[in-house]
Amino acid sequence: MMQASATAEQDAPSARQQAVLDAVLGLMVEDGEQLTMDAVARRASCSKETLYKWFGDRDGLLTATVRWQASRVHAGHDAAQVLDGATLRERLQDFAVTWLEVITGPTSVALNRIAIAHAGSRKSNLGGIVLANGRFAIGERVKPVLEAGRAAGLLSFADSEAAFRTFFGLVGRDIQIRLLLGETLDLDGAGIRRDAGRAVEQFLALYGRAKTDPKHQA
Amino acid sequence: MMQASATAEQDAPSARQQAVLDAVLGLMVEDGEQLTMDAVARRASCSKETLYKWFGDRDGLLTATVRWQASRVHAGHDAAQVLDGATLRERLQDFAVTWLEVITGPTSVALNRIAIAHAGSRKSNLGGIVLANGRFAIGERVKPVLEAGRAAGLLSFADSEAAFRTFFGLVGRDIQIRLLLGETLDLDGAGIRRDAGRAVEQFLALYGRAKTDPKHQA
DNA sequence: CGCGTACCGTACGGTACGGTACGCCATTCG
DNA sequence: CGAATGGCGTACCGTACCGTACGGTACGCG
Repeated sequence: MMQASATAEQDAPSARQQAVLDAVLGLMVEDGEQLTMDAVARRASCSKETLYKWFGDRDGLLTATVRWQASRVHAGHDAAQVLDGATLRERLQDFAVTWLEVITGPTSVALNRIAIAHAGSRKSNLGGIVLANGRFAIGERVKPVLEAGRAAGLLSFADSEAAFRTFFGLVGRDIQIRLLLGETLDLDGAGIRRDAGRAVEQFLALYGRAKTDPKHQA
Repeated sequence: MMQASATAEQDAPSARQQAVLDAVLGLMVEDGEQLTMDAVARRASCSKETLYKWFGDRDGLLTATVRWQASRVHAGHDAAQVLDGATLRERLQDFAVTWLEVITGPTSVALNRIAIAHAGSRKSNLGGIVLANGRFAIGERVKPVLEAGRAAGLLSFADSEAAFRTFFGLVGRDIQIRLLLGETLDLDGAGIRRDAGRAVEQFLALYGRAKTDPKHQA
């Protein structure tokens, strides 16, 4: 026994379980309402009893879904410790584009809606999980880049956390809250790249030191 | 007949109705869950029948509540059309402080949670109302100031909407999403003023033209 | 073959909640 | 003073949905 719960600990869910979680994500995106256990079972072609055996209860299912989605977002190259101005700009641009793509994606919007709705009550902090895998995860990946930029004499700041938060604000602006509140603003890839480029230039204008060479720009 | 609905149109709610709406706000803040019609009736010491007579249905009650809260936020001086650097900075600082106070307030957090949760489904766009009275209302009040600053030669930008969105991002950064997702970060008045000041300085560094005189700063 | 296991489909119980109906009191007006 | 109106409290109905129970099927294993 004790084969239950992709909830209890982070035993990676089996393929079948992943299919169930994808069904949950699909339902979330299609219609945030009627995210009912019956609907999930129907969509995933499994029985409710199985859902309860695997995930414990509704919150367990939602938590597992959030974790599952989070696990597939984390991809991305890591530290190139020597930076020149061009690569710094490029790295920041990459982060900005990735972040904008994530938060404008329908899955992210649906998931954040669920997590925010549940953040009001106690129990099962989906909000904490989303924050840890979203805002804070990107922060932990960006800050080393900023610090490398500072070490290379390209950036100037005292607190990397504060610098990152400014970067975050310049990139996201009002986009996420507008999407969460139901506005349908469609950013295509080109628009995202343009937005990201503007944010990076503004960030470098604020924190850049001398030679950041604002040339290649779309 | 036809005496219903502070919902249908924006006939200002009566004093008693305002008390009911305040009860709704209180429940929202205390516990986002159990925002049930029974709870509202109990809290407001009125009968459910009265609630339905006045507001039609649950969505009507929520909509009226959102409007009610929005109506008490709109205060604030308007245009002083001649600007020097100091007053421009001061005006922007005021906007930033006001905005931060609003979004960090428990009422705003609770209200945005409700609106976001409902934005997933169709019908009754609380999200639209919140956006119109929040993000867009502040935008319509800031943009004239920016344009006046440009007319006075203090600022330089092509698109006032784009400039405002940058300002919005510099002020809000990650604060709203973190609060919505359940993090409890407490900003006191001093912290808000400091944050607002930093945002204003950054904005002026990006869009200011020559003589903006960054002197008085906390 | 017989048994256990895992799972699907579905039916069922319990409950919470939106919305309605009704009895009663208080105030107001003819 | 009698009638009407407005609103409070409460009982009630229907439904949606969480969680569970149960029958049926496929598969592996002794």
